[in-house]
Amino acid sequence: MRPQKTLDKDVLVGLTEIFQSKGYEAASLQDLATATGLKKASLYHRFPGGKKQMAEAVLEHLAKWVGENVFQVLRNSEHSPEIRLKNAMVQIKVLYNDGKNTCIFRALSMETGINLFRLQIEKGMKEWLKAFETIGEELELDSKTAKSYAYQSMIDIQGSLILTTALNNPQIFDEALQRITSRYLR
Amino acid sequence: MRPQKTLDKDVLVGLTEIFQSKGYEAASLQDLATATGLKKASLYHRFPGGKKQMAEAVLEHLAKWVGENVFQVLRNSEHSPEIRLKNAMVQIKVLYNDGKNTCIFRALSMETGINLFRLQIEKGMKEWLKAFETIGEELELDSKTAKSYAYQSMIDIQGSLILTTALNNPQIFDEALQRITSRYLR
DNA sequence: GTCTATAGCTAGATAGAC
DNA sequence: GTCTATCTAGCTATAGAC
Repeated sequence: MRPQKTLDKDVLVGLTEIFQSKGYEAASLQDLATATGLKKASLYHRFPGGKKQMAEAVLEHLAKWVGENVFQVLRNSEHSPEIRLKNAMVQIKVLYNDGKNTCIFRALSMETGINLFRLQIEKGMKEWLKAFETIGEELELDSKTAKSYAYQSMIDIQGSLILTTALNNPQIFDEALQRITSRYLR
Repeated sequence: MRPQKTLDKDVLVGLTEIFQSKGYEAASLQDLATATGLKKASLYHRFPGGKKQMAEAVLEHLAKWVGENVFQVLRNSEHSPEIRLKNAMVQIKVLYNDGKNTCIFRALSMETGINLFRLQIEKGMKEWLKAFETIGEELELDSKTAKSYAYQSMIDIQGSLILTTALNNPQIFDEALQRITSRYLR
């Protein structure tokens, strides 16, 4: 059937890299082919829906990674909420490569992207908010505060990623993650 | 010499609209022509440096607007620092159209844009930080706190603009501006 | 200073050999 | 399943009439 399941993952990694760094419209099929090591026609064989389907696959792939490596960590009942929060922060650092990667929601939410992927982006963002809200409640915050902290956490992540890029200073991202943790644990 | 100085501003408004919403690479000359009401060749007459020069003009135009309508307001010695901060926040709401516009730094800081405009973006971001830092000091914050609040303010603005787009909810931007003000004035 | 027309190239996408 | 070759449409940019 499919001779190389391993390659499937490598292809997704290449696609992710391009869409994350360039956004949707600016990512050319040539860029995507080079990054994956496949020729354009081969990409179309795997993704008959073209560039749009490739971006959707990237969104799914990252949603799966975040589900397993962030949300799952936040829910892991073997540890206290404090430990779970800290562990999740480590994973978030990995996800964004210490602040050197941009968020896929940001990359795909310029004009054309937001029109194509509005539902996925909105759904994904709400899952992040819900995950932070839940850990907040488990840390004994009242529900209004838990909601507010969840929004502030996502704003800190997204905003610090922008500043990190603009000022070429990953320390900003690091400090933002620290601030999020401190807010919950003080 | 130049028969229509008024039009110059309209052209900049059109260019700004496109680069803000689509970013650099995804903004086509056709988009820019349509938005300005000029034909492509006419745009090249005004901007012999092509698309790059058009984006630079947008960055300068917005830097000028921000200088006059945000930074100047923050420095206006006729009012108390508290009033100046509140007035500046109103202007920031105007700049980002109540959260419905994206920031030009964000729009131009994806892959190709950041390579072309790194200096302008970094300079602009530092000016914003400096302006917030100064008003913080005038509000009697110690210099370390003033610096920290400046970063948090910019992170709140940038992050809340991302969430506002992703969730299609301008209230998030409004609340972020409110949070910035409250942090300084509590 | 603005336009029409067009050059030269790259875009996304497809056909068909292997 | 991957490739070379190719289609059409769109891209940035320029030439030259008015």
